Amino acid sequence: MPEGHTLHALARRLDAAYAGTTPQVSSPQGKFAQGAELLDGRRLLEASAWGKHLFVEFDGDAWLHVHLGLIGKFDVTPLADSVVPPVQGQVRLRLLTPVHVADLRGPNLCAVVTPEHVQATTSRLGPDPLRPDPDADTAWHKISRSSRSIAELLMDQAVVAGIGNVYRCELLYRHRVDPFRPGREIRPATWRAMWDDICALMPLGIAAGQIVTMPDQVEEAQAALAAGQPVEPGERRYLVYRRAQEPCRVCGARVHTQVVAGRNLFWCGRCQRRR
DNA sequence: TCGCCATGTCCAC
DNA sequence: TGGACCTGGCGAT
Repeated sequence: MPEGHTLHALARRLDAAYAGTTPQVSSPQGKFAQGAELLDGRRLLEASAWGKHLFVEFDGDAWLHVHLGLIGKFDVTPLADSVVPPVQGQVRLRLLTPVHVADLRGPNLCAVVTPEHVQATTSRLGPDPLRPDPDADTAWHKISRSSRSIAELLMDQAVVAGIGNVYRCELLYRHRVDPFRPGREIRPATWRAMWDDICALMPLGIAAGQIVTMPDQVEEAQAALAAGQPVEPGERRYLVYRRAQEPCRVCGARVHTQVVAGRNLFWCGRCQRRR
């Protein structure tokens, strides 16, 4: 269930489990047999994410590029007594060491690529709020010159990398922004507040293992993080996402839904009216 | 048991 | 802009 926070959490798990190891790489399903052969026997150096893209660097300038798409999963599991679990279902890629197994299923993309390809891919992506020192101005430059709606712009990975449909809906609601307002009509201060907010929310998503946007849950998660405590996932609740026809939590008006940029947008027609 | 939907993206028309 | 692709969960039947 991947927006950017999922990929960053995954990169961290892979990095912790595999960096510096030489995993056996296989493709039980067979669809990635050639790629697996290329990577098998190489040392894994580092796993990282940019937006919704996962990159795993192996020695010899070989990179694994994975995009989970809508339904992909990459499970990393510690092994008990080096007992290797049998392959279940369609496993595109398996990384195996004496202590960990990681199974990739249903990805949109799984390929062995060159450093140049990695560079080309990341250079097409907008700033990622979860990477160190993301450049908010690059995103603002695109938004402030665009006649496309802010709801479309937020889904464009070349504008901001890592935001998906849930963060889009929730972020717009948190700032009471009309989703249909053109980018060029968004006030700089509004964008700055949204950007700062998404930069604060996404790390909570990593820590909790799920998207956290409800004010009470945000507060709890931030307190836990500040205290160095683990963040409990808690009940999955959203402000507007997938709440069509339900009352707005603030004003009681019905939550609307409409397909925008190919995905179901949810918003409150009263709280997010154009101002 | 079936069909639909989903936190995504690409490509053909 | 609509369809294809990949898999799992859930409500309807």
